[in-house]
Amino acid sequence: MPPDKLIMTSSQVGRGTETDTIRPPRPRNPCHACDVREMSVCSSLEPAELDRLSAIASKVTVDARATIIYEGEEADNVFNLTLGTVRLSKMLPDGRRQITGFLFPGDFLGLVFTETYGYTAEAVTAVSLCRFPRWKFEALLSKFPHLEKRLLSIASNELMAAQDQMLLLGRKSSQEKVASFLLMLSRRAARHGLPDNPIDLPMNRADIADYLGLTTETVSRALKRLHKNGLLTLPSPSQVALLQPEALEELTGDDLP
Amino acid sequence: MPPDKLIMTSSQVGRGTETDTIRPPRPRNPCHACDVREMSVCSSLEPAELDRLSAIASKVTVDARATIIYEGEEADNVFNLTLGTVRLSKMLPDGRRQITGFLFPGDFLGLVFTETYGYTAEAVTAVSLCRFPRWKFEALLSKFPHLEKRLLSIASNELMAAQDQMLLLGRKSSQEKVASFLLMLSRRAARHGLPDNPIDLPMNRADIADYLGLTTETVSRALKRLHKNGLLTLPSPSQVALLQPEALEELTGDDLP
DNA sequence: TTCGAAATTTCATCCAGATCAAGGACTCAT
DNA sequence: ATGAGTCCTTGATCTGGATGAAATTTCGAA
Repeated sequence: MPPDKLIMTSSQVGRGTETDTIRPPRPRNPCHACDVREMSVCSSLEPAELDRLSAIASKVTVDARATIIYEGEEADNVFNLTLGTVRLSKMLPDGRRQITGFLFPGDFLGLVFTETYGYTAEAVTAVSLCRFPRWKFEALLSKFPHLEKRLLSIASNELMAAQDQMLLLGRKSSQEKVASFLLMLSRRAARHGLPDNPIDLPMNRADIADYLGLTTETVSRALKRLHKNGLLTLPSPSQVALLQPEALEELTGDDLP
Repeated sequence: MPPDKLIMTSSQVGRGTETDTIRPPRPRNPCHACDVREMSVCSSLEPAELDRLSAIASKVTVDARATIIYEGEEADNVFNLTLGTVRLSKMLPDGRRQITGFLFPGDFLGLVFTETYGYTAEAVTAVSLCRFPRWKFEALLSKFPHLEKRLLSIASNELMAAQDQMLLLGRKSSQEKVASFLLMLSRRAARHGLPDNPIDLPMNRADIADYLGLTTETVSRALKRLHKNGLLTLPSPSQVALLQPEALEELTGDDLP
């Protein structure tokens, strides 16, 4: 079924032949130096547990636009995203597509309790992931209660985000959808310690449209209108400067937080 | 904020003064006789664990149209629905509403890892629930790995359902939405061993509309059209007989399962 | 630097579903 | 039974966002 199967470059984690010479804070395995560890599922682990997890991980890199997992394919692996942006999507047989989420570094991907994946995951930019064979991961899950609780908390938060997105898709105007989207990206960047004002849009207009239940034309028009009203500028098509974030909040239709 | 706070009739479970006289299959506590146990979170528990859970449960009944939990309210309890239908919803300040899900007997309600509930839950019909104080429930969660794994699996399945709903809200036509909704109800009823063909609609048209991102008028017109095309009949406004379920499948826009 | 394909924006038109406005049909309390 | 209120349906009209088509802009590769 997969038209051109993903080719991943992969190497075992925790077995690198490192050439650094400084002694003192020598990490036992690369996970200790991982910059997204604190915001990922790994933050719940003790050092010893982290070593066990590291032992079953492979580092994987994926080119922009390649597919990471296919909807309906056997769910053999789970992943932790360490670099880049991933989009999750579902398609109808006639080609209509809904993007159900964007993943950023630190996000967890692929956990299901069914035989097969329920959505497709594709690399929006070049991407790095830690890959874990599902059965090994689930074995560790049973041994590390912290890990299981953390995943439950992650799943619960994703469920809340999904409910927000249903409200957006079912009841917001195109203007409100785009305003909500921009603020979501800005807040997320801030939470990750990244520049949150001239915000970066790693995905193209078609992706944004399919995430918001709109067309590219409507996304473009909504951005133009926000620009005309002095709320933002577009230094480039993939960069948005928010001139009046507070005014943008008003336009999301949401309660102010 | 809550205009008229819910009044629940409540009584401790597991302390009833039962008057039955037959000896042999005497259940130690009412949970053993619960008819939704097998499809609820409780199915993951050993008899001894079930007793522990039962000890912290209160049986609660709620009138139709009463509110069970308020969005933004402190999340002090979790619930297991044993009877009736519940709707979960989110509102925008101007009153637009999105129903994010309907719950049926066996469904779990209220699990969050935030201070407050993220949605409102209201009784569509008269409802019975098992209520658990959240802190006590979370304490048991840490002790019973089965329970935690079961909740993770439930959360993961809910997430998949949420993604299906995003596809519906963002990309399906009104016809496809209504067809999908009817089949969802029918399948659910079948899974619960209930009559799945003349299906029962416990919720009104406004609820259906707010679940599908439509208006009541559009729901009504979509039903009329399906009726005109010989796919269903409406013996009463709250009953739908599916005359050609297979043809209805075709109209959902989905892959055939 | 220039070229060419792809992405984005812009413009004109259309239509599915919303809105506005009555009618009917249940339902339940009297 | 009866009537009043609610819920549901039907009809007429409007409109936000889709569709179709084409200009621009962007950006990587030669």
